[in-house]
Amino acid sequence: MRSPASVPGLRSTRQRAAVAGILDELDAFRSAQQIHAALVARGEAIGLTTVYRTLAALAEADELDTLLLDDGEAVYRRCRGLTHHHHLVCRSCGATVEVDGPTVETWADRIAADHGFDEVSHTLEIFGRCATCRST
Amino acid sequence: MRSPASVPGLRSTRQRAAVAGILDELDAFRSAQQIHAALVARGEAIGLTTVYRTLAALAEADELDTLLLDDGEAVYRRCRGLTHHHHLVCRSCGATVEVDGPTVETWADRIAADHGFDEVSHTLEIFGRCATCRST
DNA sequence: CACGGTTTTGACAACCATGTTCGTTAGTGC
DNA sequence: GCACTAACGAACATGGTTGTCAAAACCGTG
Ligand SMILES: [Zn+2]
Ligand SMILES: [Zn+2]
Ligand SMILES: [Zn+2]
Ligand SMILES: [Zn+2]
Repeated sequence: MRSPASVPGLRSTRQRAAVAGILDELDAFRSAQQIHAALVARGEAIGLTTVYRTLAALAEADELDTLLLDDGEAVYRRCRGLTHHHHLVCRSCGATVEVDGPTVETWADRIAADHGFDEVSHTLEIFGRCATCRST
Repeated sequence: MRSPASVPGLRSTRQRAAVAGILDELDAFRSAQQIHAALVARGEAIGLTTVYRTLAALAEADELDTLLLDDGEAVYRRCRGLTHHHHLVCRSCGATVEVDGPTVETWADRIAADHGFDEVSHTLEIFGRCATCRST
């Protein structure tokens, strides 16, 4: 469990602590709406707008990993790994495993260089159905 | 240049021919709105809804590759390669190179299997700035 | 504590890509 | 041609996300 996110330039408020707190308890990628609903269900008084803003700020500060689902919905997760990595995500429950693919990194950069591209980045995510969801 | 897409079960209309036609001329990924605007500018009478429907149908029939941008917008391209492949895409002009990464494919499947996941799929795209855009 | 300036909040409305409706248009097979 | 039916498209609905802005909370400072 990582210490609560304290992004420089941002005050520490009850709402931001609540969002950071629930993110630390979650292992799966969750959408802003899901996080908001979970907080409200827990009795927290917090607006949806604030959740969106807080998530955006945390993602901006690299405290969160963001994933864009096929339907265009953004989901967030506080990853344990601090360096660049990728994800193996369960399509039905969102459970996530952080994975490393060292060879992919160099491969992608070389492909890009070979074709005269610079300022290279890449996205790589693996989706599937986890063992738990399969046996249900 | 591939022959015009004739998906079984779909009638051949002027509008679908127009969409298929412009896709054959384009090398870059383009959004539904961009394609619609281009057709209108060219003098074609076609509704935005029809463009959306046609693109969805073509993508469904694997005639098109779909890419989801960071901002949630979907872009389409008729790829020459018929088998599974990935893309090196210019962020500013959309110019695209189709790339193969055989080792990535097996790596992704093995990672998933190692963690007990099945029904595995993956997304992998490389983004950068092409030589043309850099020298501008 | 009272005060003033700044940040944060949140109800609400605006956005924007996409989906749906439904009356009209136009392929297709005969 | 004709009838049948898929396809069109303008208008409308949707849903996630972002912008607005007045009110509330925060933070020194006197
Ligand atoms: Zn699962
Ligand atoms: Zn990587
Ligand atoms: Zn370019
Ligand atoms: Zn692949």
